[in-house]
Amino acid sequence: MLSKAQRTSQMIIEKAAPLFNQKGYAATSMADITKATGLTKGAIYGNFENKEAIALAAFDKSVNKLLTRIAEYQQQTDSPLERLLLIPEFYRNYYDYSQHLGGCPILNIGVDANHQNPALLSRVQQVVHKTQANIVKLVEWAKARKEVRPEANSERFARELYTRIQGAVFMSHTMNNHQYLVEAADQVEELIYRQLKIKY
Amino acid sequence: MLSKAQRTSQMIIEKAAPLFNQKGYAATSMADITKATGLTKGAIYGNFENKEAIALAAFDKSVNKLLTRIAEYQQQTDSPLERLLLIPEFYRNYYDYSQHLGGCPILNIGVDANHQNPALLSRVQQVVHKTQANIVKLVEWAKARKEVRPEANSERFARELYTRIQGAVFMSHTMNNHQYLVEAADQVEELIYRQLKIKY
DNA sequence: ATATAAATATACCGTTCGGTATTTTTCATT
DNA sequence: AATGAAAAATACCGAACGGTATATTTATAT
Repeated sequence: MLSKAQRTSQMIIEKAAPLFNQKGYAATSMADITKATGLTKGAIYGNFENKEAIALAAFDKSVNKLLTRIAEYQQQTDSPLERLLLIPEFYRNYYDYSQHLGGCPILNIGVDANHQNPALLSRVQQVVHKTQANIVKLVEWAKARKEVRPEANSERFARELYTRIQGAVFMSHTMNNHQYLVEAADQVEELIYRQLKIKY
Repeated sequence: MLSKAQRTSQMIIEKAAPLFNQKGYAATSMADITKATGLTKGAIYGNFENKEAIALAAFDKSVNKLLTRIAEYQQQTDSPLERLLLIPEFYRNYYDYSQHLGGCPILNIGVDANHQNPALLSRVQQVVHKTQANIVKLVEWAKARKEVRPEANSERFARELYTRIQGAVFMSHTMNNHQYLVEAADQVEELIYRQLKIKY
């Protein structure tokens, strides 16, 4: 069982994460966090060293939620090619899903932390690298199972897939229109067929 | 000729724009702007009503620079199809070009202003709409000149082009790697051929 | 040269910032 | 119920925040 302090820390992270994600690091004040948690500054500084430690933990939490959700979603099939196809399928509804995170943490923190917070930016970069590496693994696994053409460039494919999805995430949130994500999901699905699949 | 005050206002905008673009609205302080301009707060508040007015003028200035540059770049040809092809060509070097703006204003201000500054966000949305409308115009013009298939969906094409480029802008800046933009330029070029061009 | 207005600098306002030392409350163990 | 430790609340710090009133300098027109 979690100690009281551990539970409080988790609660602080849970409430602070969407704040940092929506407003950015500088625009999120400790007063915002006390308001959101119902705690006082003393309680918060008893659980975290400083503001940045909360922001880092909050980002990790948001990303962990997101990646766990995608991983669970992919469990519905054992075929690596079908798992690849589930990625655009997941992001088709990402505009609604990401609302409770306060938007996409990769996009928002990635832009906010750039030139401002090297520690946070590094976390974002690690997540991107890890995600792209997972896509590469799926492609290579699919090659081994003869579901994907052996000459396909998996690294380049992973970059293209991720770039196109993040572009749609940015556009749909900035333009307040989920259509960008819906269309991108269709296009990425087609990309998988056109660039990877053996028979099309 | 510009009055002294007009020249000073322009100088303030010029110096403040990359600050707001890089750091975001909240993280950019008036002290930052006095430091960058060499002026005092009195001088700055003599030329602008408040901080937000500077941010709005700065965004307009950055976008105007960018759009002017692209428009000039497109003057090298009279063919609408070739002008479309010059868009990915322009963004191929955008990672380097956008450095002097403090990064891409559409991406940075779009994310920063979302849920924070409605006036700024609205400006971003207007620029995106206007840019997409220009792409639509080019496609329709190309159709009239029989350079592009008449059944092509110009609106959808404009969204896809813009989304893919902005995705690459985000990725290259976040990952500190211009490769994302280079590859996206190739892919968008191919997209134009595949989706629009009459003979491929 | 002088008067006038425009432009900039200085000094300061109240408020909010992140952070901390201290006191009070809560809770588990006996 | 008493006790001791853990957790949270209170009260406060100096610094920085956006913004302003006023003084001073600079430029322009007569």
